[in-house]
Amino acid sequence: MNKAERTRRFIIEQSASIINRKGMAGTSMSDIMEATKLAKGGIYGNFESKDEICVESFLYLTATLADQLNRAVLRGKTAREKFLNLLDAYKEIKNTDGGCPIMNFGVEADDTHPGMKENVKKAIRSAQKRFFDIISNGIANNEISVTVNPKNFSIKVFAMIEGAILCRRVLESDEQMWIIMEAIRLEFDSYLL
Amino acid sequence: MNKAERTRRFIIEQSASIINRKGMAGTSMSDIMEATKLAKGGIYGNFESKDEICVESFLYLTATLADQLNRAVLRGKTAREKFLNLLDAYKEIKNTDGGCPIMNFGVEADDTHPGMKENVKKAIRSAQKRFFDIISNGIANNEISVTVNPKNFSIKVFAMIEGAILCRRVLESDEQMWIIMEAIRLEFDSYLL
DNA sequence: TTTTTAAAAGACCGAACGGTCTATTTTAAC
DNA sequence: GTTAAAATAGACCGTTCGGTCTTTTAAAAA
Repeated sequence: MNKAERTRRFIIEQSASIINRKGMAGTSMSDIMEATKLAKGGIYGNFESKDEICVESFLYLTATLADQLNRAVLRGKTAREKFLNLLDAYKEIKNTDGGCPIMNFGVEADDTHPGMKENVKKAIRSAQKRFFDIISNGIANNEISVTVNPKNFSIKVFAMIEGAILCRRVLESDEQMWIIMEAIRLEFDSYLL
Repeated sequence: MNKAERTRRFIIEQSASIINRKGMAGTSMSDIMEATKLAKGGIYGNFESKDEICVESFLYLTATLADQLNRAVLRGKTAREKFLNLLDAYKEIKNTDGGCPIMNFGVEADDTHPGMKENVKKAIRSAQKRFFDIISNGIANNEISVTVNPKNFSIKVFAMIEGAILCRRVLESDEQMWIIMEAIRLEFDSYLL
C-alpha cells in the first residue's frame, strides 16, 4: 500500500463516522479537513469530489459492519447460536458512531443520489440474506420447523431491528431495543424443533 | 386568520414536503423561496430562521399524519377494525412526500438539534400510544387475549412499520411492506378471542 | 546523494449559503 | 378615498460552500 492508498484509506476512515452522524449534506469539506488534519490539496489529490468521499464512506461503514456481523455469526455452531449472536451484534452498533448506515444513508439518498441508493439497496439485501441463510440452513439441518418462511421471516426481523435502532437513537434509551430483541428471540425459539 | 397567519401557514405547507424529502441540511432557503414564490423578505418577515421553518414543518407533517391515522382508527368499531385500518393508513403514507417524518427528521436530528429531537421523541411516543390504546381497549372489551402485553406489542409493531417504510423507500418496491404488514396482521389475529 | 516523481499545502475562485434592511407595495382601518 | 399599519420585494451583507491550481514538501528511484 503506497502513500496515496494509505492516505485515501485514512481519509475514508476519518470521514465515515462524521458523515454517518451528520449526514452527507450536513458534512462539509472543512469538517473532513479538520478530522483528517489535511488541507484541501491533500484531500482533492485523493478524491474527485465530496460525493466520492460519501460513497466510499458508506461502503467502508457497511463493509466494517458486515464484517462484525459475519464474525458474530461464525462464532455460533447451531442455527440458534448464530441467530442469537447476530442479534447481539446488532445491539452493539453504537449510537455514538451514528447508528446504522443503511438507515442514515438510505433516508438521505433520495432521487438526487441514484448511485448511493443502489449501494444502500445492496446493503439491505445482504443484511437480509444473512438472516435468510441462517434460517434456511437451520431448516435444512432439522433445527428449525419447515413451517417457517425464511424469506418473510428475515424481512420481518430486519425491519424490526431497523425500527429498534431508530427508536434507540431518538429516544436515547436502550429499553425499546431490548423489548424488540427479546420479542424476536421468543418468536425464533418458538420455531425450534 | 389575518394575512400574516395565512402566509405563515402557506410557507409551512409548501416547505414541509421539501424538507421531508431533502432533509433539513439539504433544503436551502432558495428551495423554500422557489416553492412559495416568495422573496426573502416575505419569508423572514414570518419566520426568525430556517431552523424555525424546519421545526414548524415537522410539527405540521406529524400533525397532518396523526390526523390521517386517527381518522382511520375512528372508522373502525372493533379493536380489530381499528387496528387493521391503522395498518392500512400506514401503508398509504406515500414515498413521493418523503415517507415518514419521524424517520427522516429523527435520523437528522442529532445532538446539534436538541429541540427537534424532543419533538421527534414525542411523535414516536404518540404513534406508539395509538397502537397501545387499541390493544388495551381490546383487552378491556374481551376482544383480545389478556396474555398480550400492550406496551411491548405496540413497540414491536411500530418498529416493524418503520423498518417497512425504510425498505419500501430504499428498495422502491411495496413487496416487503406487504409481507411485514401481513405478518403483523397474522400475529394480531392470533391474539383475538 | 542526487534526481525524479508523487503528494500535500494553502491561496484563490465563483457560487450559494443564511440572514438583514430599506424601499415599496398591499392590506385594512377610518 | 385617504391614511396608517402591516407585509413583501429584492438589493445587499459577510460567511461558507465545493472545488481548482500553483507552489512547496516529501517520498521513492537512480
